[in-house]
Amino acid sequence: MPSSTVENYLKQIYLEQQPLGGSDLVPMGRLATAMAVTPGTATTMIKALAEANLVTYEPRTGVRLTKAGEQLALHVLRRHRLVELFLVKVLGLDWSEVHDEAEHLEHAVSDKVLERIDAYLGHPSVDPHGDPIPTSKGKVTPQKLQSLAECDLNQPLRIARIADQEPAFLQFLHRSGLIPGVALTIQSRDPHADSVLLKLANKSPLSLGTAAAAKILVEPA
Amino acid sequence: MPSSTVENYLKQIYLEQQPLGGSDLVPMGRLATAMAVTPGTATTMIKALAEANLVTYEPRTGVRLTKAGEQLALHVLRRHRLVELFLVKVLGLDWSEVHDEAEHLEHAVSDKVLERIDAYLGHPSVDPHGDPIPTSKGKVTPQKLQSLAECDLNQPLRIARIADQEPAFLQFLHRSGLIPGVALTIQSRDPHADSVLLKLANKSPLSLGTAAAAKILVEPA
DNA sequence: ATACTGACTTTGATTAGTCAAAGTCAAGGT
DNA sequence: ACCTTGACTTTGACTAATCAAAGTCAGTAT
Repeated sequence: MPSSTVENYLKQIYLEQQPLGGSDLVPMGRLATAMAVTPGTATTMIKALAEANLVTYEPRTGVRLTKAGEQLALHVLRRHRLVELFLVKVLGLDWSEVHDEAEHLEHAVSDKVLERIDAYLGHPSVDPHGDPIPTSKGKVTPQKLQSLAECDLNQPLRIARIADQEPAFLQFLHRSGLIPGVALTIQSRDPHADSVLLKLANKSPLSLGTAAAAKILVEPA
Repeated sequence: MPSSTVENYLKQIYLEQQPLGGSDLVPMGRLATAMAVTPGTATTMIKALAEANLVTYEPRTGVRLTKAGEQLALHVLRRHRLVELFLVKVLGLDWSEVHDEAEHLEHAVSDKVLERIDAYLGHPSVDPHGDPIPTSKGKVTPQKLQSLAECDLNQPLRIARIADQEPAFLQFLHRSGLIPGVALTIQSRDPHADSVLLKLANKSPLSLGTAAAAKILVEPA
């Protein structure tokens, strides 16, 4: 069995690999920062993972998951996201605090318990943040979502996913009513002011910076 | 925060200390066996725990929890037993398999999640095996139970607790209907044959060896 | 071309937890 | 009293994961 450290590295490589457009190399510096370790530590670890055929490693260039590494990463992600949803739906924890809890529990939950949780929740497809939950076979249905920073104006939209786990940011979104499932339209976008003006039903217009808007993913309503 | 290894040592010392009648010294050999480590490993660990004032250590004699060590042990035990009950009651896992699951989860559950579980279960006082659940303040209400190997004949009794976690043994008990809450009487006891003859309502008499009978704790019905 | 810079790798050391094997102690038998 | 035995402790070594600091490389700027 892989240690929880190994699981965390694989998960992180997967997460870093996604926004880079699929199967690109993740630079070591980026990984080291994400894992909050010194670059040397990441190098050592990655060499070990390469030895175990979980990643391919090109020195001074970066790292990429192998098929085996990706399957393991997706399994960890499945545990993480099912646990998050379980904590919210069953134990009533707050949206904003479950990420850190799940960070620990994802390494302690057995397959047996995980499948019970999955069944109890009715085989859900997304977690409380809208992140897709991989299947037990390691498949993720690709979402084709746009962020509020890039999609068209005046179209009926629905929030599908929040691409950030910061408790403070999530709490702000909750206070503002910007949670997955909510309908809205973009009234205007001002590149100079670096801001987006939103309109939610029964609410006064709300202005968001581009950086924040980019973390809110939507689909046509 | 104590590592899960430290938590396991403290929990084990507590469990070994109980049958020895309260606050006796636990011999190092016994502890090493229970922890499945070599004697030298246990010695090293215990010296570190003594340094941290979690145990008092008398070389070549044994080890005993301090107040601080006992509080920590009870906190771990609370997590373990609440998790066990949660797995049985909510996720429908089998009585016999939850011990090993809880062994991992007890180190990953935060106080916040634990108290939610406690509330969800209605602040229970015993786990699925009848083991008492310490309060969040680290108090255990002492049970005054007798085992089937020692209590009176022909008295109406009720099973209160099973003092063993072996899955195979627990599965046998389940098949035989010997689970906490069940009423029975002892028909006879034969010291030479090393056996006890039980009578459950609506069942034919059942014979048990003394070693097994000693693990079944009962109270007057 | 040469040197600078920033990103990455190597090296040496540290901590937690462990084992194997050698050493030590205390208790009991002769 | 002495020796044996079994229980415990000490020692030396190992693995996983980490950091600090020194070393190296590749690309950019002069």
